[in-house]
Amino acid sequence: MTIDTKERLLDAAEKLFSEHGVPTTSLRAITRAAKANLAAVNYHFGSKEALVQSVLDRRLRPLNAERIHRLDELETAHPEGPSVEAILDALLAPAFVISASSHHDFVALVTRLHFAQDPALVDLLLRNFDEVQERFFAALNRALPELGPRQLMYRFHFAIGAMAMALINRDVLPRASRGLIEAVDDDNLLQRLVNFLAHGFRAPQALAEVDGESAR
Amino acid sequence: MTIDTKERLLDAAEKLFSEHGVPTTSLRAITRAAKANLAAVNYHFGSKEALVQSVLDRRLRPLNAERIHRLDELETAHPEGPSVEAILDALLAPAFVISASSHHDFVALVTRLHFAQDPALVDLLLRNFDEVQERFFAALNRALPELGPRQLMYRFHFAIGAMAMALINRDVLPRASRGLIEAVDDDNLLQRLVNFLAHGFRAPQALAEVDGESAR
DNA sequence: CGGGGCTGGAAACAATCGTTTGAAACAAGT
DNA sequence: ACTTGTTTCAAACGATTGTTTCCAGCCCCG
Repeated sequence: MTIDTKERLLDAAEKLFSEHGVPTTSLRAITRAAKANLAAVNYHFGSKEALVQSVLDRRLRPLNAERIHRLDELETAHPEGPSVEAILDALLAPAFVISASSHHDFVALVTRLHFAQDPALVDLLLRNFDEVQERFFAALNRALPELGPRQLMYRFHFAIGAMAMALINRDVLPRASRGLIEAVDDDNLLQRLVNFLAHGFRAPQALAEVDGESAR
Repeated sequence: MTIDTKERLLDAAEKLFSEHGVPTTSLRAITRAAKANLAAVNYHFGSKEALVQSVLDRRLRPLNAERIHRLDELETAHPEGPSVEAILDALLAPAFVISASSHHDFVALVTRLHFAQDPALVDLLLRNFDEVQERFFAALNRALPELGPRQLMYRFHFAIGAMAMALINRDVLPRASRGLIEAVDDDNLLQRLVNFLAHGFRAPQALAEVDGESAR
């Protein structure tokens, strides 16, 4: 083993967390998989929760950096404001790239954490996502000024939910579609999703919605 | 306590499961909340997993029955085939009705289970959803024949994801929107979601998608 | 050569988990 | 009133959890 224990622990934890969930994977399973001692986790990270944070940080930081980088490039290339499709692609594509790489476990982990019950985990996730959300929300607001911030915020979260589902579709779709979709091509899936969401974002406001929007 | 122990256990379990997650809530916490003895769960249900199944069945059965009932009425009222909006409303509205009722906890529980890691739980959920999916998939396929079954299946799952996110928005949105959305009006939320999704479903296929669709 | 700081390892810590046991308490039927 | 079947109870089961302790090994610097 040329890599050191700390990284082996992170790799094993990432794998096991995403396969079986955070609360149900024991430190013993992690250290066994990492060929390390049981005490190694508490020695290197301090606690199990700190290990979870490290696992997330390691990949979430470059992922979100890539998202913002793509948006930056987009906005300098189109000073008048990029299209909805381009913005969504900048937001979603980096996640699909990671998903297609060997760390496809990790995306499932983060996706599930979006819906986790533990407030500490959700907060950790949201804190990591704050800057990304602000930037992309502003970009979408510029591309769709007729919607208003509240309507846009709702649709933004619908989109996050659809993305989350798409990212674990690889696991669920073959079973849920009863064989209609046997293998998922990531590039194709991303384009389908972006296309679907872009048309949702551009939907004109229904009557009942406008009421809710103007109220207050 | 006029209601019997079995129901008190179901109520307490539903509440605690959705607040803290299935694996992290102990039988001791459940029986304590239900003012029952620790052994009561294993006596009435046999095991913890059987308790989970009972908790889900109790509300999932009438929920899905209502969905199918609405679709039935819709299809007899519009023999030529109901609109995409109407179909989506029949699928989503019952979930929002339950969410608006006192059983909001339960919806959050099911939503999170959609993304659970435990294959047994996911399978239990999908088994409960099979008939609903088949009926609504067929209805949508009739309303959008130009899409083809594969494209429709993808979009169907995107929609499920967006619905899942919308259903737990009540918990997450105030925090995630940084105060922009302080309280969520369920009726309004449902209409926003249906409108968003309907336009997504009607999106024309992008070039890259058609390739993937025609291939094979 | 020899100590001091970092890393690894075996064992034990207290706490909690789901489940089981055996007897007490209750209800209802004959 | 006595028996039968169902429900509740306190207590304990073995297993597993996250964490801590203590010691052996290591490398590096003095």
